[in-house]
Amino acid sequence: MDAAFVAWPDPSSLPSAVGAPLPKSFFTRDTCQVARDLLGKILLSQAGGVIVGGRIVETEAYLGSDDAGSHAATKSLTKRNLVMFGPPAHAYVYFTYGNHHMLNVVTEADGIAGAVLIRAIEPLVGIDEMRRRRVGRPDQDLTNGPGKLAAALGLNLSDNGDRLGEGNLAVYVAQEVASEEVAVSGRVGLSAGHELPYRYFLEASPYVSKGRTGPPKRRVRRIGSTRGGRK
DNA sequence: ACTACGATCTACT
DNA sequence: GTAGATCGTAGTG
Repeated sequence: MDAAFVAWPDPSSLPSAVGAPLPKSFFTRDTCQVARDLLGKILLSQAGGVIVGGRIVETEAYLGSDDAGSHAATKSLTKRNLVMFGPPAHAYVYFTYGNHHMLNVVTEADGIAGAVLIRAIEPLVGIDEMRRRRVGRPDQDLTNGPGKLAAALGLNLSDNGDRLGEGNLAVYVAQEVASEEVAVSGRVGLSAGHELPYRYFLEASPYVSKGRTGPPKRRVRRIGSTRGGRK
């Protein structure tokens, strides 16, 4: 629909590098295009009552049924991937590996699955608060990975499904990045679909994650595990 | 009800 | 280089 995008937080309280909030139409596009164009934009969180965030330097596109690496690959709606099929400009937050939250932004028109995983940002706003949430880490390690990023922004499952600009999260226009600065590679950590060139990052940024692309190491099976065995 | 395993990260070797 | 953490989800029975 055409309702005006709701700005959050009050732009006058932000650094001058931060422009207007991205309109919903920005996200109602091809997922790879959105992933590319999110580079350089400003992501902010007010989770926990403090505004923190920074400049997006690394993203990954996750598509629908054609993408084996996507939560929406099965095409069936489940409780988890429901948000990916919903309206654009919403946050898709999920939990994995027993430890980490992941932040995605939903793309494509309502009913079409798509999301962009935000993998890394360059810290700009509320750095002290992010240091508090990531005790003992050098600034370079505050947000250079999706799990670290979600921790530094104070995100959890309660942020899942929130419309950008209405919950704890918002994304803002900033200085455009030149195409020469952008590199593309396979996605990180996938057992399927890792060969697709859906990872976008600013090659020169020291805040990009150290994640390797390509197939993950063969995961050792839990043979003979007593997990759930004896009582 | 039960179980395998994951869009990761850290700490050790 | 790799094992372990630790819990939500999905697939199966």
